[in-house]
Amino acid sequence: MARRNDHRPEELKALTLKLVDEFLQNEPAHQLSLRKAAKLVGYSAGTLINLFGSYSYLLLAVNGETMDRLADKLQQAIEAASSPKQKLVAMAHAYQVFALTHPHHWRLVFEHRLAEGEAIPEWQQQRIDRLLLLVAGCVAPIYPDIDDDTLQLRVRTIWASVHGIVQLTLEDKLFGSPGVDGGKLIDDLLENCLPVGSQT
Amino acid sequence: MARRNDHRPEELKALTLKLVDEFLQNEPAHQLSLRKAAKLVGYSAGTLINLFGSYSYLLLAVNGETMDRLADKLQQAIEAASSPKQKLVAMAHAYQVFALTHPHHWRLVFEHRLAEGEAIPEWQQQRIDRLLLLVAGCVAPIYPDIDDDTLQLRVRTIWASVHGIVQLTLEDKLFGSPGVDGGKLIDDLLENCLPVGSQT
DNA sequence: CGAATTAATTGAACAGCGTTCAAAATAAAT
DNA sequence: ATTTATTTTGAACGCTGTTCAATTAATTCG
Repeated sequence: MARRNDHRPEELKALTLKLVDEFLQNEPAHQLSLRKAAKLVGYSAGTLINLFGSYSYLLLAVNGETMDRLADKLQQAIEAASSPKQKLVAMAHAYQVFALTHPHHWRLVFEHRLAEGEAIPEWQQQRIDRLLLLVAGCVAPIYPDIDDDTLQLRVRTIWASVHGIVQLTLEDKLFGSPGVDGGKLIDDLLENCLPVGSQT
Repeated sequence: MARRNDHRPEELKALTLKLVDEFLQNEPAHQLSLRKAAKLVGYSAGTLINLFGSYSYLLLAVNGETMDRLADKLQQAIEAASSPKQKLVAMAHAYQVFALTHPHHWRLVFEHRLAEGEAIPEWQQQRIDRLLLLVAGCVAPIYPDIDDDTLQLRVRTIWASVHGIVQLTLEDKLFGSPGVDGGKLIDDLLENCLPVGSQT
């Protein structure tokens, strides 16, 4: 059952994702290419296309791994904190730490777009939903009395705000003074945005 | 003084930017290329490189125009509103309308990055500062008593939050249900994030 | 005006890109 | 061992941004 380099298809897929992940730890995604990825794993470009469908889908798979690791980090942050508000703050900070620690991974998640014809796989949407569920789990106890629609709105408001802070901090494009501490922005947001400030 | 197509260098530059702008009204930036832009304007690829320095700098010039138009829109929104808080809300909504109306322009501004060696021209930083100044002008009267450092922090917190809402709304990547009304998110943010709620 | 000079423009060439596909190589089944 | 099925490759295609010598056009000067 052994193939050319002792790699069954699923192993080869996992190996590729692992090597690409390592690549992104050092270099931005736009410096990667299908051919470079192929060279990394020791196969030809066509093999990777057969495996993933296209270079675009390969990147999508990388993003899937990234989101899994991100969600794990967020979950850890949640579990380490005690009160709902502390959980939310910890989660936001973990989100930012992740973006700053893995900027190339993080940017790829938000900049990569599928072509017109390509459909979004269901597993990708499931990962997005998992993230929103984590946020909702923190936000809901803070607003025990609001209805579900308002809660969903509030969840998205809060998380999109955190996301914006993280992004603009990472790029420091929109900030004249470089090196702005995004942690302060997050604290400022969460301290003043949440009407319920009883639990610190 | 007339050149090949009656275009002096500055005219040709302006014409190129105009045609690229029109292109982005219909198609995303990643479908543009230096050669396509050259064909649009009726010159060769090399001419555009001589004009702008590189394709990357051409895109940067396009982003400059975009930010000028964006700042104009925001300024109009500010002037149309009366109270400081109304100005801020109007500005945020104008920001979102702009992003939804010119998604390809908007994305290009935030996704385009210069290569390692390329330096950010000063005029680009000036445009960024202009945007932040507009926000600061709205936010400052809302918090008349805070010191300048805290104000600068608050300005960035607010605007980064608005930016995040606009981005995630535009991508609707992070929102399970597509077509989420970003306007509601903005209102939710600004109504609950601003401690001073006297002026509606 | 005509010749010399300067500036603008081009088109071919280069290395790289994602993708396709017939051919070659390998593994599995008969 | 031979056939069948699968995996892998490498050349080819049309595209990309960029460089640069050759060409064309505009300006300057005699």
